[in-house]
Amino acid sequence: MTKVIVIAGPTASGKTAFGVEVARLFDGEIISCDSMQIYKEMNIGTAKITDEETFGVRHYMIDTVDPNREFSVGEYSKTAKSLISDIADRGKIPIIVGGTGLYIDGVLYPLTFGAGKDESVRRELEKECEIFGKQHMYDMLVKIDPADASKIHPNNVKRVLRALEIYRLTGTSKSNMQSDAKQLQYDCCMVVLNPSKEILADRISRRVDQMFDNGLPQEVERLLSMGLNFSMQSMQAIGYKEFSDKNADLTEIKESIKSNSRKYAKRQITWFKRYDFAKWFDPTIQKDECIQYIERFLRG
RNA sequence: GCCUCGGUAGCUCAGUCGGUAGAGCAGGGGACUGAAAAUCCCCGUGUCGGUGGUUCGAUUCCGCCCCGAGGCA
Repeated sequence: MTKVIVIAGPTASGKTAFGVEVARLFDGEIISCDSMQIYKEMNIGTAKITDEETFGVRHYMIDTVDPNREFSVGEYSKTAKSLISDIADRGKIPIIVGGTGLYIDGVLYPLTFGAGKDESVRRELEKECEIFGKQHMYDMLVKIDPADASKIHPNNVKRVLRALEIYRLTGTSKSNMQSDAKQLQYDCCMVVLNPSKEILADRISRRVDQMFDNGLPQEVERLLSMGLNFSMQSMQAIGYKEFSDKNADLTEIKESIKSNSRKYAKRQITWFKRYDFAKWFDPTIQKDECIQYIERFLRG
């Protein structure tokens, strides 16, 4: 089984710099696992790595998608998996670095639902939902797949519609195809960088201040002038969507970005708890320990 | 000095015609298979400024005191 290192952690936990350090120590290459850094033109607000910061380490899946396009786990999964093979074939260590939990799942496990997204089916379902209401859509799912419906809250429209979408595309319900969903595809060593809550909040705050000093409002202006709008997937990113509030001044926007980032960090941490094989480290005091842990994995 | 209004959750405030209180925000916990930085769910005990009084019972009514805002001198 191919050996893979995964470096996860909430925003501002120091994944980027740590990933580069690990890559240099063990001759690795980095596959970014981030649903927003994948977009071109969005640099400041996504805290994308700069050329100098890479120290020559090769990075993939950053800056590769036009921000007017919709990207998805499916595409991510496919590309990332082939990159892992390529990197390993060249005798280097593939290192997945990022905070998008779903994408991590998309690489480490198979995607078993056999149905990508289908714009026309999705639009159809959205229209039906508009007319008949979310409860009606949920009731429909209950009839098709009661087991799956019981796991989704009726208010969670996106998830309800996605389940219906899968059924319409494949003729089978989700519950009928989850058999091998949890089979790890690689021999992987996963570390979660988890600084204390206070330190993380402080780092988020400083980082957002820095983004404004680096010209985040101008970056947003430029994206808008390129024809992007706030309903697009890319512009839903924290650091961008907050500018859609026309009643807010820059100070309020900044505070809102900080607040949303803190909440996001919390959601990320909740997600990472599902990986019972992952090892957690406080990067402010256990960095060396973490590196030793990775080294032992590579030797073993 | 006098008058008026306020002092209730970390913040902004609501409320109790007397039976010890609740919203928003903040915060916390959780879910998650092609939108995921998205989407969704759950969580509110706090000397109701202090102190006396009336009352079976006061955060609520009354007196006094303290603090803040405004007005009159």
